[in-house]
Amino acid sequence: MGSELQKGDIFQAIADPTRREVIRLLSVKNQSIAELSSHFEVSRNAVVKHLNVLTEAGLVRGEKSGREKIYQLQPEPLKELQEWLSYYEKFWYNKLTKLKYVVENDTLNK
Amino acid sequence: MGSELQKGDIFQAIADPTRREVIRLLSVKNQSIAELSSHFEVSRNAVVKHLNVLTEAGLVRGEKSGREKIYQLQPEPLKELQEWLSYYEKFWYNKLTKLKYVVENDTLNK
DNA sequence: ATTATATATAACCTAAAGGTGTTATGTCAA
DNA sequence: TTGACATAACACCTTTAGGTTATATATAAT
Repeated sequence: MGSELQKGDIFQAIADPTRREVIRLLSVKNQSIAELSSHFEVSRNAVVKHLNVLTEAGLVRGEKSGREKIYQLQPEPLKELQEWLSYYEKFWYNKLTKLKYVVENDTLNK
Repeated sequence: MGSELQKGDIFQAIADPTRREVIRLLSVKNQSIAELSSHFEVSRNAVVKHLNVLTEAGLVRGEKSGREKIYQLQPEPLKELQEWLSYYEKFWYNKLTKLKYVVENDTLNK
């Protein structure tokens, strides 16, 4: 049993390949549910569920327009991901940089 | 039923908060399974399972040393994440940059 | 008014994720 | 060589993620 179920977590949201594809599609152009669904093999309802997950993570926003609901990308939450990543960049920059980091911070243990 | 079950996927690997904490701990210093486990509430077996997932994603590497198994961070796969992210950076850089991008690429549709 | 279209809502199914406990097996220390 | 320690290997459990189908509601078009 997971201690804390984190709804709306960005890491969770982008974990699914279908959701990443939704994000990509919306980065190209705003689309209705129907139009989005046309790009996938899975059912429209499945796509809607993914859209709900993305909405809870703040990554997309749907706006009703007549009988359609148009979704648009909301990229801000990705900043959190970038911040998380930035901490690790120093490790792979290149071997020299890494060595420098290790020496400076005495991270070579045991 | 997901069409392609992607084992070893990096996005999947970092989706779990416990695994992210393992990554962080290993970024500070290499540790045995026992030492790693001491930082979590969950059982040692649970931690081992997370380590297996991380190993399959190429994010950590465990080396036997006597009766212990010492794990170390293997940050290279995070590059894939950064590449994925870099595509979206243009969207949030700042509103002016975003506007510039939209104008240049005619991404304002409908 | 009637029909077609787009989305919403709900019930349900299955596999996998994350967790547990128990029992080997290998290694170090007395 | 015996006991303690670290990990490995299993078997098992429960919840949730991702998917389905069916039915209802709202809007658009004829």
